Amino acid sequence: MAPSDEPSPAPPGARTDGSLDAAADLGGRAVIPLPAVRRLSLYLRQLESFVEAGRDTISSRDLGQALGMGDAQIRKDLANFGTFGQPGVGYHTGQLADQLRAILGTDRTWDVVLVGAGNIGRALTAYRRFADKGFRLRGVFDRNAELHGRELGEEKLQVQPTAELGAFVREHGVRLAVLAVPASAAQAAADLLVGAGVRGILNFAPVRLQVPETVFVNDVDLAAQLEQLAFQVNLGEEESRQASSAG
Amino acid sequence: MAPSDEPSPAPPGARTDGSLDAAADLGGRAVIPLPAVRRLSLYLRQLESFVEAGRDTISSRDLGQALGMGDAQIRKDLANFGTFGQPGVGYHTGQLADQLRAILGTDRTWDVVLVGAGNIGRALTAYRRFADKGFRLRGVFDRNAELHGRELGEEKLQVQPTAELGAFVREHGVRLAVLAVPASAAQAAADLLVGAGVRGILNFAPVRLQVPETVFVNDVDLAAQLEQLAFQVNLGEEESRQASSAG
DNA sequence: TCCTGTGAACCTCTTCACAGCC
DNA sequence: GGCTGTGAAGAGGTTCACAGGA
Repeated sequence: MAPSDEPSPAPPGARTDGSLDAAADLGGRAVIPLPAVRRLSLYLRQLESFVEAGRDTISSRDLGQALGMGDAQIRKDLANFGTFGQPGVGYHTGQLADQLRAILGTDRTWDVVLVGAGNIGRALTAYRRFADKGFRLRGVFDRNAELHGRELGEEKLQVQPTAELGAFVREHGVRLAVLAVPASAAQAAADLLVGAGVRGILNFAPVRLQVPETVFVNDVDLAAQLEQLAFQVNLGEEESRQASSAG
Repeated sequence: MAPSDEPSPAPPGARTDGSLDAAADLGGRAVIPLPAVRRLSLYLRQLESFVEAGRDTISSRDLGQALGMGDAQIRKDLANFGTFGQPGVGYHTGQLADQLRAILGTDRTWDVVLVGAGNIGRALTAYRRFADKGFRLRGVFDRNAELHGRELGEEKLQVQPTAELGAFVREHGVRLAVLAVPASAAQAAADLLVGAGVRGILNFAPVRLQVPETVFVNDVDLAAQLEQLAFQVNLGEEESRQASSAG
């Protein structure tokens, strides 16, 4: 017995890296590939740009071309959620955009709290695209007393002490949080958030957060992203070195 | 022949989403799965933390446990690049960290330019982890004249006009860039960068950049990441609603 | 005994190709 | 003719399970 420190290596629905299976209930039970969900945001973005350009309908081929991907991919992805297109016509841009927003849940507004008012945190309070996409920053928290009371962002939110984080989240029923604190403080902050009912965390700290499997974490590691680029550039240059020397 | 607007749908080595094949020359020709490369950064991060904690060796199992993933995954990933471990012992933390840095190319310093000194750009000039990982910010550019001459970051870099971007990149042989400009200005900036010899772009603008296949782009779309979370939280709540009503 | 490296099985996601509809 | 939705084929990546080394 005592299975407490023997967590099953792959609990159902766990997200180790890129393999979360999100069970959906759209007209039955379905399992939606995570990559497909990620691309949904991409499709929505592009559709919005087409709507703005005054375009009324679009085929999966054209949409794919704009995004640098195949048309079958798009149709398959959409098929996970229903049928949206018209044979011979394509998709109605505005309508599909609406439907994607409904699927993603961004057809209504989500309250968000920000933990950490350092460089990145402050930048995010001024980030317009969050608001554009239906996310509303409702509270900013930091443990640094010097920042308390300082007003940030368009809504002039006052930075509050972390001690008040839990109560605030509970009171406002906040379910999404952005975590932009140093690595050493991240897990404690995450525990607070989760304890108060937060269900999704956008995590900028370079740590793997331990959370219950009902809570979702999206990691953003900018340094790692630069590392990826460095690797690829390196590789490309080695290749061309070889090509020119062994040519 | 004016093939300009007919890009082959899947040029070899293209990254439509998650399917870049990076050819490597490590003891022959090899193709390394992109997901494996992404995880390399993760391993390195964790190893550094173990090194700091004074740990000398580590098994793939323990490393996996710390990262919430399977041990076979780690061994397979590493096997793409060589053999690093000792049966019965595991991996030497510091040594493997060094080797991963060498693979990623971050065993030496990379010069980086930043384009766009808005909220995000300014936050990045103060982002310590870039420097920690071997990236050195050498120039900051913005088209907004009001910002020119303003000093940013620890190195007090003066914001320069975008007109000087190309010359600067060429002169210093810069190969990596961070692009943090509005969507409408992103492609033009990318063209400048690519024209001047940049080989990798960390792109914060919500646009699919058109670049030659010798140039690598990593997109960071924070709003999309929040959308993902919203979707998953939504789904989870629908499920529990059903569970409680149909229980 | 503990642990790595690796072929083989397995599985998920992508691409193909076409029936059916506008 | 153009385009969607989808079964089937095909890649690509992950997990298993074990031979072999420390």
